[in-house]
Amino acid sequence: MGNQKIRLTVDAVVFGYEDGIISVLLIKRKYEPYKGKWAIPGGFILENESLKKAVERELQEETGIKISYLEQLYTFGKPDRDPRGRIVSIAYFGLVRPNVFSISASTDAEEVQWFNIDDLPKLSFDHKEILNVATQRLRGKITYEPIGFELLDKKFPFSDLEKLYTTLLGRKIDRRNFRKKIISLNVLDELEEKISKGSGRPANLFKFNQERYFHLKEKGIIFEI
Amino acid sequence: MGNQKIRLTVDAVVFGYEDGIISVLLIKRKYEPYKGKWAIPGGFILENESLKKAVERELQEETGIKISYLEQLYTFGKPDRDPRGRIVSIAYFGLVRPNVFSISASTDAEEVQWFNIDDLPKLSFDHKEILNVATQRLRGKITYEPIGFELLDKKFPFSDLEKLYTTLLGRKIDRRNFRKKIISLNVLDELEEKISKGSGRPANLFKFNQERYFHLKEKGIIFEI
DNA sequence: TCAAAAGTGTTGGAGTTACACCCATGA
DNA sequence: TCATGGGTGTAACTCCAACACTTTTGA
Repeated sequence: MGNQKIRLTVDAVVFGYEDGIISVLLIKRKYEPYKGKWAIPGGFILENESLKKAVERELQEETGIKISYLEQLYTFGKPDRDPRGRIVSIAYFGLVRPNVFSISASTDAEEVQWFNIDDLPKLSFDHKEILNVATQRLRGKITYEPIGFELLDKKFPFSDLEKLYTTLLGRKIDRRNFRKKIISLNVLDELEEKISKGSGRPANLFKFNQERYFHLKEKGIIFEI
Repeated sequence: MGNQKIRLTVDAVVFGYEDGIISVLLIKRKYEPYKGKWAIPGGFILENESLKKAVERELQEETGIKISYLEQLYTFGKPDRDPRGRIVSIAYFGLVRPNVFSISASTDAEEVQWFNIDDLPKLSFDHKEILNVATQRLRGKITYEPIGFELLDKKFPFSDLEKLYTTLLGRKIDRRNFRKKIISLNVLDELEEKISKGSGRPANLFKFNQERYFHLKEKGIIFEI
């Protein structure tokens, strides 16, 4: 009892968003099994590090990315999910802002790349299933907590937030009603600055008010768009 | 790499409900560490069983209970959470109906007992924290999915459901409005039978319509009481 | 001056809350 | 007949959805 040969890994599904496209961060595996195939970044947990630390370290080693939000997703443990033996994986869910999209393969990965979630390559292990759970979570999250802070740039025009929701929900939303609802949450600060995107009327920039944003998140919120 | 000395356990927080009281199932530990102390049931995962199977087996071995609902809760992995070394635990969340309250300590437990969640003994390991997460989940669940099927008897008077919600929410709810809302969900079938609880007008019995209940659960629902 | 994106209010309807009295039974 | 819990309807209000034109800029 307790003399197991089970090993433990962490994996991280990291989402990024820019210009109406949601992307996932994948690596091309450097070693067997599934050498040369695409996979979610992750790896074995060291004996004295916490789970979250393990994820952060693996992400750093494999992709060089700096994450702005990380939460535990689900633990996958089917006995045959890994050809190397019994390996249980604790999957995490991460979000990054576009300005930290800069990535670079390193130690354990041959290549790192952002993939549009609607155009993914075949994945290793049971990573397709993990990604499905993560995608569901992402879509689910926006209906019960404000999201955006972790995915958008620090300063952004309102239309970026609107486009993010449109993309995640997969349908059009009414601009006026959406703005009213978001404004009423009282988590945005309107800045003096404007931004011009080539053509059209320049947009005011907003930023999230950290304090009120996290307060709202903690309190929990249910809002339908 | 991958030559770990990390071991894996499962733990289960099992809730029961009867007569306005929410209880948790605890065991008194038979062996060190924390011998003679109360703890959440659980134990080591065998090498060829799935996580869920492991939980079910441990619950059977330690408490003899038959569970009516079981879902994964969260994985706890702080390096120092167990004095025996690095042990990561995958916690599950379970619900049982009152008529299966019959429990019996066996192999690994010296004693099994239901505890009112408002009157708990000191717990072993980080089980207090696990229980907190589970309690939060329990309370959270009732606002975004119908619950009750897994906690109430197969046939029950409407007042039982009402009392369950009152208890979980920790506040009074309007009887008429509550009934209207639940009825409008269309998951209850009214039976011909009545039940008399000693004094007062006898109540009609209801049962959940399995099909519509699970359909609603899958679809996801947000309803405020 | 035209094209492109940003910004802005009002109204009708649906759904929710608030609220109090009668009913059926056992003692 | 009284005490106990069960069962029911309506009116006011709040919140949400639907809907289209004006403003500001760059080309």
